[in-house]
Amino acid sequence: MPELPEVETIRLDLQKSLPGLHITDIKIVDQRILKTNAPLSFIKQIKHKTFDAVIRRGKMLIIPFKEGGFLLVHLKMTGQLIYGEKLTLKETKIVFCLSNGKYLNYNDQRLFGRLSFVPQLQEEPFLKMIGPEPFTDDFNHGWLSVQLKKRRIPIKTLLMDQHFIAGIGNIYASEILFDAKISPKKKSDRLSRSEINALHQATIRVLKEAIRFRGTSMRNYRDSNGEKGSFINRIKVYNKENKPCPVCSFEIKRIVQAGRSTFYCQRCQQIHAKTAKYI
DNA sequence: AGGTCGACCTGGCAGC
DNA sequence: TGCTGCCAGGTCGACC
Repeated sequence: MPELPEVETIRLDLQKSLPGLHITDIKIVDQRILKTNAPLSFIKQIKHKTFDAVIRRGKMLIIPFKEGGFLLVHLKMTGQLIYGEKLTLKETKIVFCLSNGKYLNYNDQRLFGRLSFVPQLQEEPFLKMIGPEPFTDDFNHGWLSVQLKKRRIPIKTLLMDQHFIAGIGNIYASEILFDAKISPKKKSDRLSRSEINALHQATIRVLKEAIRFRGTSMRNYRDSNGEKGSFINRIKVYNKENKPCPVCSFEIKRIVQAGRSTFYCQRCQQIHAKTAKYI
């Protein structure tokens, strides 16, 4: 569930706490969380190292060390990175003991998430393939027009493709398309100029608003303080099957695309809607 | 080559 | 009550 806004919320908080602290000890409760490193090697490589910053790329957190190398954290579905007092839960898989007496816990109910230490970032496959960040100049109307024309898959499926654009998952893909008044079923190469414009604006608007409200907590997402995000109260269509559309009161529909639930308003997001309303 | 789908996991919940 | 089986969704790799 953590998508760009949730990971960015965690990043902003950890950026205030972690830099300057060093790791005094590490406890690996479940080694399946380690992606490419053997447990002993992982511990040896990062013990006594000092956090330098907290960076985000798409849904991945990148934590460089002053002494060199990087801790990569991908929360996938149920991962949590909790900073604070010692609080070990059943879901706690890795514990970092810090030089100020506090702890950084990696929790993960479903064990989908992955941590790894890498000496450098250049060869990291995920970072090599990932598309542009939605808040950078690389993501602009011209680029979007060209890229959309290359693809024929439904726009909802494309929005979730990390090769295409970084950070959008199932929740925000539905919310962005609702905001842009575009049918999730519309093929990427069939979007009109005004729809591309609406999509560009909606992507930035929805993601920024979600960060402002500290993300969306459906089930498992928590920020680095263990708190839920409040954007759930501003969600318009996701997980709202059979509920009235907040704009037109028409029933919100759920369909499955590429094996994932999509939620949309059939009236506001008609395929042939000529005019998209943007604010 | 482009697109789709199952595997990886666990817990919550509906249905019987 | 308690069991079974489905569902949640990010990413990778297998398959069509």
